[in-house]
Amino acid sequence: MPTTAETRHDRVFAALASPVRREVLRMLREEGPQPVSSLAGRFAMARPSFSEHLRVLREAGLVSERRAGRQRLYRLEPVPLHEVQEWLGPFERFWRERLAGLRDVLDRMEDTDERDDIS
Amino acid sequence: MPTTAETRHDRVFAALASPVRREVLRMLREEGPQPVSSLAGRFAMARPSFSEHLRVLREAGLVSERRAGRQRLYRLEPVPLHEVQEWLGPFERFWRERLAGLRDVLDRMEDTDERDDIS
DNA sequence: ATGACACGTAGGAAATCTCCTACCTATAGT
DNA sequence: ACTATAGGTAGGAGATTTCCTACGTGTCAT
Repeated sequence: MPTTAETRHDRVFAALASPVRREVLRMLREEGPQPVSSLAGRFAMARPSFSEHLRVLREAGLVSERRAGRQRLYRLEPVPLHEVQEWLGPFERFWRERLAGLRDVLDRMEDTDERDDIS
Repeated sequence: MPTTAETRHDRVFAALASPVRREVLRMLREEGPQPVSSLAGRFAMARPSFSEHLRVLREAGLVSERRAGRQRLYRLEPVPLHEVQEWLGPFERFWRERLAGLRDVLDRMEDTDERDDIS
């Protein structure tokens, strides 16, 4: 059973659907590769639970692990998030139109308010 | 209990972690607002199961529903996907560097290959 | 009013997720 | 070799997800 793009998207989006895992990604982005203990420190959770979150991120390809002595350095991997952005691409034109439309409506409402204020 | 941005991201990403629901979003983007039967036709699934998927999309704010006679027109809503793109923003610079780095490595490998071919 | 249609809710089974405690493995320092 | 440290796996409880069948609600047509 090959890993289809569909399945990879499933895994990536599911991995992103947890504040803990999103925070891990943010830390790796802002502070660079880190060992598990450094990442885990921020979360009030037993270690094995945190290990499980790392496993989900690993299996989604969002992070990779490099062994260094008895530590394991986790590093952010760019490809899956880039694929998310590409998935988002076709929706961008759509929401530009809709949000522009909304902005027009709000602009007209402001105009009306101003006229109300003046009159 | 207010709905934090964190919680909204949870719901949106969880909603996107299903091929059925992503396909619904694609249909609404490409074919515009549609009644449930039109959307459900493509899926080999009992109606109530499909209704459940629509509920998940609704509660994530990804779609909205408008009643029209005995049909309900579902429409794609732009805001949550736009928020996903904004969430992705800070990662973009990061992966540009990493992917550029990878491209450099590949370029150097190709150069080496060429030299090998020539020599 | 009555039947048909569009769509939803109720409730339940099986799978999956997220947390836990207990235990295992590998490396580093003495 | 022995102990401590870093981080994982095993297994289980409770909540959630995803599907189902059965049934309810509102709207249209006759």
